Amino acid sequence: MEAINTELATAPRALSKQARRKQLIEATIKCIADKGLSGTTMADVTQQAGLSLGIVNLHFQSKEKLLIETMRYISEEYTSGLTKIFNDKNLNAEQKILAHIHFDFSRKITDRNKLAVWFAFWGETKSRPTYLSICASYISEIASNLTELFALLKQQGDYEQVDPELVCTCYTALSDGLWLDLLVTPKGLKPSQAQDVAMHYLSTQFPNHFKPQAGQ
Amino acid sequence: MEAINTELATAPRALSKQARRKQLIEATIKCIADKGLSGTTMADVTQQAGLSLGIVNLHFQSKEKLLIETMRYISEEYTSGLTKIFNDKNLNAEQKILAHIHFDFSRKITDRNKLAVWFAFWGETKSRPTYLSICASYISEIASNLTELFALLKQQGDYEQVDPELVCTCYTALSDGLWLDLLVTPKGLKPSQAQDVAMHYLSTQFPNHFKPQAGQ
DNA sequence: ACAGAAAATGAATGGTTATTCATTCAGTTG
DNA sequence: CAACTGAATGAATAACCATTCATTTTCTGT
Repeated sequence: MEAINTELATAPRALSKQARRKQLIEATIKCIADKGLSGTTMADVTQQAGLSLGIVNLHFQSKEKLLIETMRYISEEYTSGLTKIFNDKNLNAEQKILAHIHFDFSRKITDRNKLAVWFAFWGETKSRPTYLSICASYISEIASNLTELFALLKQQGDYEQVDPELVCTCYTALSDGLWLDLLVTPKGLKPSQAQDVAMHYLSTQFPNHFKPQAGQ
Repeated sequence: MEAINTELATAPRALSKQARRKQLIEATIKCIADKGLSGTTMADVTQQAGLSLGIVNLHFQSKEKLLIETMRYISEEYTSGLTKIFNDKNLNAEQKILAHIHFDFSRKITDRNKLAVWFAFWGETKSRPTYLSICASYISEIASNLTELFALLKQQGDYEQVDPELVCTCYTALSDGLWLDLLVTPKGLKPSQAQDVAMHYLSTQFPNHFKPQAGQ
């Protein structure tokens, strides 16, 4: 019962506001993945973070705001990763598309905890317009960037019949669908196989640039 | 205050058990679409159905069971529609695939209320294995039927390089992703356009059988 | 070392909601 | 028409959960 300096028990009191918020958001992601959006309580989140019950209201005012910030956190992680690729001066169009697809199926993005959060929120967009408005801004941003890349490839290669906008819509939907597959049937597709499926589609549109993966 | 025979107020007391359950399930679908899975209460559902508070527990024992039956209802509507197509002796492989795609983007299936329910449940599959087990049974059933159809087409046409299993995975994911698009950005894609996108993909695999839609 | 500021705690509060069940009501049978 | 059956009702109950805030703990500057 003496004052023992237990390594981890010296609670990180001196964490910056920013760091504590991040800690709580990451606990929220874990809880949503484990218990669903409807099953996640304040007690769950704070316990997961190893902190006390009142801490969320201290840092986020309300549960609703915590959820919105969680969605924003995940959205921004995704968008900022892609923006970095789009703006990279050292990559040409073909390399950017490859980097995009690689990013879409990277470990960081296909983490099942995060996928569970994406779909939990998407399942509620119809009833909660706030969630939708967070997505809406980046969806069109990404789409226009990606469409432009496909248009560049069309110019370069011998792709008379390719419609860049259609390819963008199709690739985006395919990618969303593959994520759902990774979330719902984890015993089925592996992330690397999902990436192969996406590559397979791109190779149908730009056969001179992309080859389908070895297969099997 | 007399006993007036108000047309609709003569509550349908004499409905069969089956019919009452269906009525409650359909009210649940509407509520999940309007208020989200987490925001749907027993009071909401019974009010939506125009019945009294206790009725759900009478017919389903608990809210959880009502939700499970709702998911099963939607799953079965989808699977039974497809099974009818797969088993139709009057259709050849090409026609069955066309009927499949047409069904996938029909008004009945792309009803935003039902799409909201699909994604609400998918968002919770990781935390609620029961939801997953309901899906799992039909997912593999449909996939094997669809793969077989693609294999038949491959035999018929000059499609040496086509991998039926890959095409099935890709088509299924694409279709899921397009549904998400229809749910989340209703101002964007229309169901008929979503169908065109799906056709566009199939035409890349089986150009002798399917032509992409007129476009624009 | 000390005072003041800031961060964190968690028991208490109040609102919400699933579930129960005694009662009411409609339909049926003899 | 009277007695019976089972469906339906909704007030009451009990559990749950977000939020509050008085108190405690830690940090910072002097």
